[in-house]
Amino acid sequence: MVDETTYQLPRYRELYEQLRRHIEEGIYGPGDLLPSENELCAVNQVTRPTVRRALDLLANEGYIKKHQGLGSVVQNPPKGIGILSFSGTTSAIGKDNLKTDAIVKPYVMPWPDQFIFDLTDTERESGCIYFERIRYVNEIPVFYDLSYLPNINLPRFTSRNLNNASLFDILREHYRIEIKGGMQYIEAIPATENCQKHLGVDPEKPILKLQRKMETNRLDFFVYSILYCNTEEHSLYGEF
Amino acid sequence: MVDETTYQLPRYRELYEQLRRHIEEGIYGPGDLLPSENELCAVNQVTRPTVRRALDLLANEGYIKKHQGLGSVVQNPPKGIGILSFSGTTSAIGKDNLKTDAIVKPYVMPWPDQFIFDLTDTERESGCIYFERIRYVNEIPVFYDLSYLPNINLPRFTSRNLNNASLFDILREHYRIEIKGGMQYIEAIPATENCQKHLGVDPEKPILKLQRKMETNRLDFFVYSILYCNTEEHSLYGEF
DNA sequence: CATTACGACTTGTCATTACAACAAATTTTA
DNA sequence: TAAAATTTGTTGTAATGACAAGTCGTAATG
Repeated sequence: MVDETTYQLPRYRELYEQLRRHIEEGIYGPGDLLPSENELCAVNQVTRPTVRRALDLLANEGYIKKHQGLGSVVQNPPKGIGILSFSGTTSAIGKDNLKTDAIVKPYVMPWPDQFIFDLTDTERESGCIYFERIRYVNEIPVFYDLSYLPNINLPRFTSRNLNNASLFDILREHYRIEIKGGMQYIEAIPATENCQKHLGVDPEKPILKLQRKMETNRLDFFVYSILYCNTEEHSLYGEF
Repeated sequence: MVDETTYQLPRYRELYEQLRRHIEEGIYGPGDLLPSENELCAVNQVTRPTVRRALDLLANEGYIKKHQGLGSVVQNPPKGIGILSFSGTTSAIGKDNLKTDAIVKPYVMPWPDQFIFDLTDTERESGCIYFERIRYVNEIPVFYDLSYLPNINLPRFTSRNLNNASLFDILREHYRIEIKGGMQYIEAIPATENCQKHLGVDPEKPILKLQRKMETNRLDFFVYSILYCNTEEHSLYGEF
């Protein structure tokens, strides 16, 4: 069986990707007005609802602000790491500055006791694939990431190389699993022993802890992760 | 001039509020399917685009999950405080459990040096209205909130009573200012002196710091706030 | 009995049209 | 000259119609 990664993206998604690229490449700079919705319709041969869906995506991620009667204004790129939006950590920082190190390779184990999220019987019975990664921003360890996947229909996953590869990309390309969204709990905690070791911080150093449950296009297939962030140099940002 | 607070909510917003009430009142319980989009169209005398906008709002706030081919499934209410979504802190917890204490009453002062957000010349020149509040959840102080409003066109604001009143409600009812969205930076820090005093925590206790810039329906009018959260008992949650 | 195929129903995408609400520039008016 | 009204262009809301894609139960099939 071939990978067959030629998904047909919806048109509003294509337009979104195109506009996002244009903004990131500086073709539209901060403060600029995007072409009006009607212009975008004419240029791209689509109708306004399609254009508006694309613009809504851009607005939700903070690339633009829409103003009735005025237009869509391109925003300044934010200073922090946009890990709170649906796109993965990788795209939030830019691949150049991000290195990933799989310090614990994926292996199958039972789910932890007192797992914060509720598990279905199917998930509980099949156990989980577990691995740990550290993510470096500009050579400095910022994220310490524990991942939990249900051990269902993921052939050869435990032998894959996760270094410098986005987990989301692997799931999409090899297993046709797309992350659609999710929810997360956020709290501030003192650095645990592992945090001290892997993030190189002192005990009692405040650490941001994110516990996430992500949905996929497979019904009843969720990806879980616990993220410890050292926010001293890089704060996180999000839209709301 | 009279207050004239009779806004005409758009129909998708009305439908959203209605469905949200139904979910919160338990008319639709976790795991239940909402009526199909076509049914909602027929019952409420609107068309599918309108219904879908309402459902999208519910989905973005985690009340439902939509599944193609299946329907809209009502979700379990999350355990944390949903402060990361666009609805204000008040509605995120439920007014019964939330008490607000204005420990520093609003007064006019110049903007702080090194304010984290960029200010326009107009904002900078007119100074800011500043006040501090503590928010209690179940009688325990959880939020320590510093607010900054530009001192533009807000008559009598400094003499208003902010105790047990939502800032957003006051802005909407008396000044016709609606919060439309915003962005925030999140980091974990050791408890500052004021945090220790007002949140009743030890030094070096990890505290969640949120710095927020909120947009309104007034072009170029923003509301700023710095929120310190003790997440030991109540972690924050959000959708993404 | 197990498997497959089909149909009914659901949400997802997209084109089309119309009008309302708002911002900014222009023109008119005082 | 300055203020008010108008015009133009923009995004916001909404109705309508059509088809694609996914889920699930049921009937046909082997």
